[in-house]
Amino acid sequence: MKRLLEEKDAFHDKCRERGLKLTPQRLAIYEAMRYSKEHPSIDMVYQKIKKKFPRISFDTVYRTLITLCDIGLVKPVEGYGYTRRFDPNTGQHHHFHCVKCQKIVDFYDQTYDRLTAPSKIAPGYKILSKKVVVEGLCPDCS
Amino acid sequence: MKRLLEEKDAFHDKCRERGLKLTPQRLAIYEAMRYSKEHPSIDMVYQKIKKKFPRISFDTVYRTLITLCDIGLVKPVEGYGYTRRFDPNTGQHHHFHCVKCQKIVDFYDQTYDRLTAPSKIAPGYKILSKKVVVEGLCPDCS
DNA sequence: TTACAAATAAGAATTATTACTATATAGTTT
DNA sequence: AAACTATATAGTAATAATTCTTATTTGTAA
Ligand SMILES: [Mn+2]
Ligand SMILES: [Mn+2]
Ligand SMILES: [Zn+2]
Ligand SMILES: [Zn+2]
Repeated sequence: MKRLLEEKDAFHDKCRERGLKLTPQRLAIYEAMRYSKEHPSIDMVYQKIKKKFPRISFDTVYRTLITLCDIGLVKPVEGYGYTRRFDPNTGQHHHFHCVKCQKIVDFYDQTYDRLTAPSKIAPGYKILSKKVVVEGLCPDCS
Repeated sequence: MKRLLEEKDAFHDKCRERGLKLTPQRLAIYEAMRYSKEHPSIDMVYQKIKKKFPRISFDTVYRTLITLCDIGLVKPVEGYGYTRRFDPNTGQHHHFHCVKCQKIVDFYDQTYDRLTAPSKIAPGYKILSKKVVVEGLCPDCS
């Protein structure tokens, strides 16, 4: 109980600090995310919130999740949300992705090639690929 | 000239080997990909091909790119083509992605945390994030 | 309490992906 | 060379994901 109140206050403060209004929708979306372990999509959050706020709009969930990213309370899962791309280079290499112009640039790095399976992945998981995702700005965009 | 002929033959052989017909559309799509460095999306390939084959359908490009992946001549760029997901865990960690049920599982690995910037990325690139994404099958799916 | 900038709901528009089906054709058989 | 047939294609529709528009409501500061 006490924790929930403190948390609400912390969220309140964070919003004030950024000049954002503390709306019931925002609080509900933040709380739906807060202890979530499932890395939900926009629609997953929308479906969940709708149970308590039947009139909430998808767009509000959409905008609010982006707002929460902007203020650093949640993060977009890296490597998701981009359209499918194809590569004729089937050899071992890695990619740099420019988050502004969406350019994908090949690079070669032996350290990355040699990465071993993560030690903390529990048995039972079958690993098919292992990839370093490097995101940032290309020279044209920075 | 000689190279182009050999290449066409190599593609021809690969198709025969897999029982696939060598259609002009397939060849055009393969050739559009072959020396491409831009990691094109389906639509980028479609727009390019349309200049030579004004009547080609988007669906043909779509299916053919998947076919080329199946026979190993191109690869989908890993980590693209999934819907956007969000994460309340803003600390340093990594993700396992189940390619079957789309579950995303956190894991922690100091070796991965310590990865340095790729040495082969030219100066001028501004790196914003660097993260290892492991894909495979979770215990429920394997 | 009032004023007003910011946020919301509702729905439309846009873009991305996948599915369907009648027709055409590559590769084979005659 | 002509006929056959399984596969591939064009054209289009359906579905899913993302982003935008607008009228209305609401949180906050004065
Ligand atoms: Mn590449
Ligand atoms: Mn996570
Ligand atoms: Zn760029
Ligand atoms: Zn799974």
